[in-house]
Amino acid sequence: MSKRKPTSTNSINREKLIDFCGMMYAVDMLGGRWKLIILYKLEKKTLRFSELKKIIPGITDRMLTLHLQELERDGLVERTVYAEVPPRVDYRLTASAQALIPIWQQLEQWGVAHKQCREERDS
Amino acid sequence: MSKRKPTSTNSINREKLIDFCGMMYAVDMLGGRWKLIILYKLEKKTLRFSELKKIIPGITDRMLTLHLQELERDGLVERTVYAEVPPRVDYRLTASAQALIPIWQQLEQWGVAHKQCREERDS
DNA sequence: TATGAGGCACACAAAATTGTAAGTAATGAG
DNA sequence: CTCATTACTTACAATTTTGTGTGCCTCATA
Repeated sequence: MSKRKPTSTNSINREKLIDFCGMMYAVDMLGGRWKLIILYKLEKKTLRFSELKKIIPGITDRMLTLHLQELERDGLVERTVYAEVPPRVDYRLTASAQALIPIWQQLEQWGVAHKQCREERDS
Repeated sequence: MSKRKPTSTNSINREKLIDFCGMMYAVDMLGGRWKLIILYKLEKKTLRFSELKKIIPGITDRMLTLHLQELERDGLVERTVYAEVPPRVDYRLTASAQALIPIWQQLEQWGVAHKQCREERDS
């Protein structure tokens, strides 16, 4: 995630593809198993680390940390640290990320609908 | 991709999450580096294997094959084989996949816009 | 003095994804 | 008979992503 060997063919290809079209770029920013969920959860309100952890079943501290760091680096979430003890840190969507709201809403809807189709077909 | 150990924590978590919300399901179907691009390229017309390969820079035979197989299995593309020699096979979007068109269009737009912001900021 | 909370960091391990190189089948052209 | 074509498949290797477990800090509370 944060450690890609920059000399690998993998990375080189990725660079090329990111230039190639906006969607590749978007996929690169939002790809991974947790990012969209994290953003989605932040849609309605600012949340603390521990709150995110609670409402995203299955995510570990490490994954949450890593993804939040990348999201911050990529300008999708804003991190605020309060000088308290025990520490308090919260996360909110940036304007860039807010522009994605309709996208993940549609995706969520599609997911629900398509999942049902599938289940009916498979039964 | 096609080989996940079904007993791994990873898989177990994934199963749970897929039930958890439609978006997780969607991410699982569309995740990976190439799927959205493939679908995107099929948006306007049916394409053959070799045509896809030509217009998706950097993709290898293997990746294209694997992803197309999964997309087919997941009901997103339809595969047609013509009994010719040399073989001809083409791929088209299913109705399910067509429902995603607006989503990837927006994603592409967002990508282009956000990429520009970034480049300006980084310069 | 011991404990706990909150938000991580770090080392290590496992698993998933992606890439590379080679080969297959059928057939028509030369 | 040899070669080119097309859509793959297979074995293997590299890279990336994800998970596990432990530890740190700082102060209020028991």
